[in-house]
Amino acid sequence: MTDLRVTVDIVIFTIREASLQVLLVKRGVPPFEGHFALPGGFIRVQESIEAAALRELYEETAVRDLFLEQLYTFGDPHRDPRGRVITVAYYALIASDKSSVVAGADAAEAHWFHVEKIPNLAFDHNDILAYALERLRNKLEYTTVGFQLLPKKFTLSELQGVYEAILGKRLDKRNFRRKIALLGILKPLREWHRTGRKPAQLFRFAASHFEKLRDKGILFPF
Amino acid sequence: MTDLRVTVDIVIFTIREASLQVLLVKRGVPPFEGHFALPGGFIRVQESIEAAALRELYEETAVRDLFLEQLYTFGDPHRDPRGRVITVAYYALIASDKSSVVAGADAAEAHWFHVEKIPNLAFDHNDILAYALERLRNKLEYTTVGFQLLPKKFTLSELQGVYEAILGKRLDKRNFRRKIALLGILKPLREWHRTGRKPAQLFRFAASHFEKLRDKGILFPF
DNA sequence: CCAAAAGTGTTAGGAGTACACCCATGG
DNA sequence: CCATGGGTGTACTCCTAACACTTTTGG
Repeated sequence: MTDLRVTVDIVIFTIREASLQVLLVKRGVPPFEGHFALPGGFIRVQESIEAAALRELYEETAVRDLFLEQLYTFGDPHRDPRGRVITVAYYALIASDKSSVVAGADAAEAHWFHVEKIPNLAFDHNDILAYALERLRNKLEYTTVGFQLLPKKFTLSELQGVYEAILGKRLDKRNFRRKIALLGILKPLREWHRTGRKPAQLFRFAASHFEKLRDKGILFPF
Repeated sequence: MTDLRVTVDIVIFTIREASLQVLLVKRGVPPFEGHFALPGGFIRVQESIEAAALRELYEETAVRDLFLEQLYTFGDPHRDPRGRVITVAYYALIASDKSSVVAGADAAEAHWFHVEKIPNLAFDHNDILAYALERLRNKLEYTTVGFQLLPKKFTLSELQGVYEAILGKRLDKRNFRRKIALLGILKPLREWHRTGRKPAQLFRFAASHFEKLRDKGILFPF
C-alpha cells in the first residue's frame, strides 16, 4: 500500500526558429539511462501538485512566468520498471523571448526538440507528449493560450506564425487578421518592429479577463 | 515520502425525471461522517487508475456498461484532514434506462441528486462536481457523449431532452432536428415509441467511429 | 372532440473561405 | 532599384437563428 509514488512530468513548449519545440532532458541514471525524457520529479508530501510542477519547471528552465496547465494523470502499473509510479502530467508554455534562458539552468543535459522530430523517450513519455500536443492544438482554437508563447509585444505576423507552427499548416493572412480584429482582444501600440523591410506594428494582448473565446461567442476555427 | 496515498473519485451522471442527476453516497465514518460524498476509494498498488474507477463504479452501481473519462487530479495538501491524499477524479455517464439498477447495489446510502440541488459535500467534492459539470457541458457541444445518457433506442425528443437538461436551456426543435439530421449519425428504426399521444419514431446512434464531431467538420453550437 | 407531443420549411443575417495587389523600408 | 515582408477588400457560400402550424393518437 505504501509502495505507490507520485511524480509530475511537464511538457514544456516554446516557439523557436518558427516552429514548436519541446524541452527534453537526457537521463543520467537508470532506468532509461541515456534516453531523453520529460522534465519531472517526485511530489513532496507537503506541496501541492502544481507547486511540484512549478518547482521542477523552475529548476529546469529558471523561468517563473509561464502558463501551466494540468494535462492528464498516467497510471499504468507497468509504466515505470522501478515499481508503481503514477505521474500527473502538465504542459507549460514559455514565451519565445524567454526560452533562451533555459540553457544556463540545470546541470542535466537539456535540449529543445522540434515537435516533429522527437526521439524515443523514457517511460511512456512519447504518449504524454503526443497527448499534450493534441491538447495544445485543440485549446488553440477556442482559447487564447496562443498568446502565452509570444513576448508581451508582438506583430500580427508573429502571432500568425504561432498558429501556423502549432497547427502545422499555413493560414490566410487576410482572414487571420480579420478574425483577430473581430475578437477585439489586441491593443495596437504606437510602436513598430523594424527589422524586416517594412516596419510592422506591435500589439499586446488585452483580454486576459476571458480565457475562453467561447465567452465572447466567438471561436477560432482556422 | 511514503505517507502519500491516491484515491479515485467518480462523478456519476444520469438523466432522471428530465433532469441531470449525480450519484452521491452518505459517509458512515469520519471524517465528514454523515455528509454526502462522491463515490470513490483507494487505488490498489497493482491496478491501473481506470481499473480502480471501474471497480468502485461497479461496487456502487452494479453497472458495467458505461462511459468513463478521467477528469482532473486534485492534490491540495489539505484536502483530506487525515493526511496527504491525492485523488484522480473521473466522470461517468449511465444510460437513463440503467440508472434504476443503482438502488440495489452497495450497503452505503446512495442517492441521486439533481445537479442544481447539491448539498455541502465532504472534502473538495463540490469543486470536483462543479468541474465535472463544466467538462460535460463543454464536451456535449463537440462530441457525441450525449448519446451515452440514452438507451440504445430513443426518440429525437428524448435526445433533445438530454441536451436541454445538461445545458440548462430550451432548444428550438426544428433547428435541433435539422442539425442532427445533417450529422448523419442516427439510424432511424422501423419502430415507434407509443406512450405520449402521437407515436414518436425511434433511432439509434450509429457513428461510434468518430467521437469528435470536429472530425466531421461539424460542431454543435446550440 | 380535445389535450399533448410529434413532426415539418423558410428567411434573413453573419461568419468562413478563397483570392491578388500595392506599400514601405533597408541594403 | 529591388527584394522582402507588411498591409488591405470583396464576393460567394454555408451555417445559424428565429419563427408557427398541422398531424396523430389516447382518453
